Amino acid sequence: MNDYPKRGRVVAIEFTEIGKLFSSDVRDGTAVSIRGWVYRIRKLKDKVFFLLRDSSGVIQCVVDKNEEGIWEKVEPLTIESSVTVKGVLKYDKRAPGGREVHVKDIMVVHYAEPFPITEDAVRSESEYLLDVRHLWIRSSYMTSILKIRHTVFEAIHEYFRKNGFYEVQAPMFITAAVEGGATLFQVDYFGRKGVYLTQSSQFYLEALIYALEKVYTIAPSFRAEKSRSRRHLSEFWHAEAEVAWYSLKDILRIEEELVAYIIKKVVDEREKELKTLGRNVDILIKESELPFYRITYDEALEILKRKGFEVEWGDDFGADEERALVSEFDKPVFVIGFPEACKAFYHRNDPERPEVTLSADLLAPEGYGEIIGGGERIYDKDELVKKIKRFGLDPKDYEWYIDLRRYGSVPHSGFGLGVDRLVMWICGLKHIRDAIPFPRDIRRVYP
RNA sequence: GCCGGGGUAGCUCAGCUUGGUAGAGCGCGGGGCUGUUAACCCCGUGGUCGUGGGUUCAAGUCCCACCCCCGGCGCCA
Repeated sequence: MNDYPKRGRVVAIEFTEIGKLFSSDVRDGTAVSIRGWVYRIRKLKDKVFFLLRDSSGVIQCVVDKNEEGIWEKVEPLTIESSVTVKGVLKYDKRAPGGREVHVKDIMVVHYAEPFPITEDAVRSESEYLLDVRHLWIRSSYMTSILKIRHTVFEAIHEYFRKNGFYEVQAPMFITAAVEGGATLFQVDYFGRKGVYLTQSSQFYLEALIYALEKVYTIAPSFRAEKSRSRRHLSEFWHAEAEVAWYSLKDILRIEEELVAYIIKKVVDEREKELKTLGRNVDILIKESELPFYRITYDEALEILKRKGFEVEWGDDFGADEERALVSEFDKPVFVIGFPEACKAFYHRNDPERPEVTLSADLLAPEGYGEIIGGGERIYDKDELVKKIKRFGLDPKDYEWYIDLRRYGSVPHSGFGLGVDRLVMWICGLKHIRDAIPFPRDIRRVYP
């Protein structure tokens, strides 16, 4: 059936990336070898047109019935069959993209079974695409997102490394909560109770600053929130940083520089992919100009009251409030100084105004929501223990974390960036599930 | 967890109000077509109508229970 050799070595032929066939120095009439997957086929009486896709692009291939030994192989081709093609590149206005390959030889590596994803499923943005996610990731839509995501991760590493941060790794198996017990995934750790998947690497980063001062990590975080929103995953990628000696003000500068750096790199290197996704690049550029806006929690309350919301001091913002607030700004906005009860216990209270914390959330524009949470951490042992108790938690669960405040404790600050949410915003996606190849949420752990 | 929507062919959906032998498009198979662009034209293929029970001469359609999925809220990054 297939004429790819089952035994022996793959013949060493140089293959050209399909994307490169569209560059200006590839002349009409050039002999080319390409390989990839059949993307579309149109069979006529005397000709077969098929679009061939590889990771770099798509080009039309043409087979004439007169081509002996080729026609018989091409006629039974199916969508997603894998082939290698030798042919001649021709400029032709009739071809998509203005160029095509006239096939002189073809080897079918695998005749694909009928591909289950149809145009109907694509256009309806069907749930089915999540069931066959292992196949749907081949689409130009998912491929564009994955390339942008790749560049986002690259930019994060670049920014931190250029700015003197050490990359570190924290464990995924942990024994204590960061936020609260209800959102932990319990695991069977050799039959031992009280072992969970991590919700955040923050506490470990706080330990590591005493060795390396400026640290960051990119790692998954796991949260068992029974959330049904378009902005939540139960397994998400978290870029976290922690810096010794830094104040809230210092860490906000890092946060906005990081976000702006990532967007600039994506705009510079992934314009084609952004356009495939229909993302307005000019808006993105405008949205990433520094500095970002900074408002206090109190100012945010004023804005909301002016817009007719019934909010009282001490309330956290709901989705409606957050949307209304963000709509006032054309760039990301930091909301600084949340009341103590709105934030986790480890946030340091403002010594000059103890009812608020030295914390800040970064809200993305266009309703993409909170992408960063961070601030100063409590570095005094007694202050920390008191606050743990005030929050109804047991200091015994946080022994090693409290221990950090016993040996040369210093002021420090840090933050956590939701990478998938950032990708969602940059790509302009409707759902966070599309920001990651294999999403995990309350309902889905397959494929 | 709460509120709303949904489950019918491999995929996308109509049919349900007003019960009477299950439909379309896409896909797939066959045929046609002198360059196709989500190709097009003709023919064919394809179903425990989410599960269980009830009403009825008769249930995809009406009633009850349950399961699963989607969206919004809450929660967060």
